[in-house]
Amino acid sequence: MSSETAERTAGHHVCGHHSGLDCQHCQARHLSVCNALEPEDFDDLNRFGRTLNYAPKSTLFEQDETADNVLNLTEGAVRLYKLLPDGRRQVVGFALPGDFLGLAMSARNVFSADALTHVTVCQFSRTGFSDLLDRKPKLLRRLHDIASHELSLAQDQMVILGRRTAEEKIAAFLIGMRSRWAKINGASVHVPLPMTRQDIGDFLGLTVETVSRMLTRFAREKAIVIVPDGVRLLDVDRMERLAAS
Amino acid sequence: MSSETAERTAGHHVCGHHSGLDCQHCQARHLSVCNALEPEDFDDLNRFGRTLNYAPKSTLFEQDETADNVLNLTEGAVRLYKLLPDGRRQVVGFALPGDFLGLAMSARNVFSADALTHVTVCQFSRTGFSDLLDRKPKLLRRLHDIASHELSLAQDQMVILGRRTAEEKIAAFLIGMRSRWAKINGASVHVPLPMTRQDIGDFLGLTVETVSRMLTRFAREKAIVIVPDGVRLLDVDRMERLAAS
DNA sequence: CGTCCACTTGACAATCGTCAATAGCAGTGG
DNA sequence: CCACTGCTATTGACGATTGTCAAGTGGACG
Repeated sequence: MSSETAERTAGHHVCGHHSGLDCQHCQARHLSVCNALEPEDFDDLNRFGRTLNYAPKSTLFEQDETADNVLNLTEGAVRLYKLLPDGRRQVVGFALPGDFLGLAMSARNVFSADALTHVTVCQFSRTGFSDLLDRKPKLLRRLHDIASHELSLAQDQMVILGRRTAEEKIAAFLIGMRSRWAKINGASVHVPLPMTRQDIGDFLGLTVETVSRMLTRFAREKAIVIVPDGVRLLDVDRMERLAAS
Repeated sequence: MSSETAERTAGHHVCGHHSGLDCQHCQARHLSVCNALEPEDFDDLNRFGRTLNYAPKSTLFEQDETADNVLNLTEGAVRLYKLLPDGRRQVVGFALPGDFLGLAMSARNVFSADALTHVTVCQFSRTGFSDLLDRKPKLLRRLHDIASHELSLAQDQMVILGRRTAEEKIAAFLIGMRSRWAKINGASVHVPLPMTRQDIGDFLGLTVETVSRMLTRFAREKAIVIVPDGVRLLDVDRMERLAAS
């Protein structure tokens, strides 16, 4: 592991980095865009990207800032959110290892992102990456498939936000997080929740209080157990029925 | 105009078609994916796609059906929606001329689509189109940019669904439709609304009644005028303030 | 002219939000 | 070591926005 580990908790920038990557040994490779590349192409990426570390609560980038870089998350969890002028907040997603940040490829960030845990990313200049896409159609194709899939997930989230009750929203959220962690760590009834109740509420269009109430209700009814930094699913069937698309 | 106009209102299939397109004279070309192609590439498309017409209320395709085709809308308006097992419905979008249907490129449709007005589309086989993408990186790049933009819009819709009041939702919807029509017909205070109040409600996570009440309230307060098949915006400023970011 | 829908409007209900108090927990520094 | 601070989570009482139910209007079309 050749990346430095020094970090800053304040500010919103670099927290230890070195030039160059080590894609061959990347834990998150099979989950990432990079998977589209041939071994020989990795040299390109290795030279042109860099590894960065972020401390919990630090900012990766902010909405409306000029978007100089795109990122690929290799470790940790990130909260992606939009703010309304009056301070209301909508979390549009949580990024986990393997997730690509910067799909919009727009000149300015369309949302803010900050670290929920310690986070490691591969960073590439946006314009450089865009050029790379034009040279490597396979990479572009992979990125497009990822974007299409994200779009589909966003539409699922619309259903959750627009047409589901608080109870169903929480169930759908837990089932969703479970299946995302399954791709990373393998299936388990233990669902890590690195985000706060407030974050969950802002993701589901609920208040903290409602999130808390629903979770304690599920716990009281023995559908889940609340554990430090997550939940354990006892009645997966019930949760899946509530979440049922 | 060489496409036939015979239509069926029932069923969910073809309603008059002929093989081959006429991309050069397509009204919606500058709005569409196809814009990425060189003149000589159009021959490919012309041979390989076909024009279809659909009557109002007819079905273009249904959720979970095998997705044999992708479509590019050239005329009319289409409602895209997902159904929950118990009949609740979430409209995930309204397609207008220039819009591409089938971004997900998945084997099965992720939502249903039906015509709100008379509709004309260019149809391509999904696998054929997918192959074409691999042969024409420029087309792929354009499609990716469209998908990325759609993703960004979907995230905006999440904010509307999760964190806005009924009043703000309606305002945001009207302003949004206005700017979409502007790209097609040029800017105007007249906003055509080919969908029902129920559709608007299912798009915004509201009931018909709430939609109706908000629209009549805006009308009573002289912010809009309700006209057949749409509204006319009187107080654009107020609407934009309510819809703000 | 009558039927069918979409739309509107009103009365009432309920889910979920607001406000407030308290508990729990981690980190900090005397 | 422990009090102090600040943040997150929980819980309760109350309120309001929005949904539900019901009735009625009006326009389109056969």
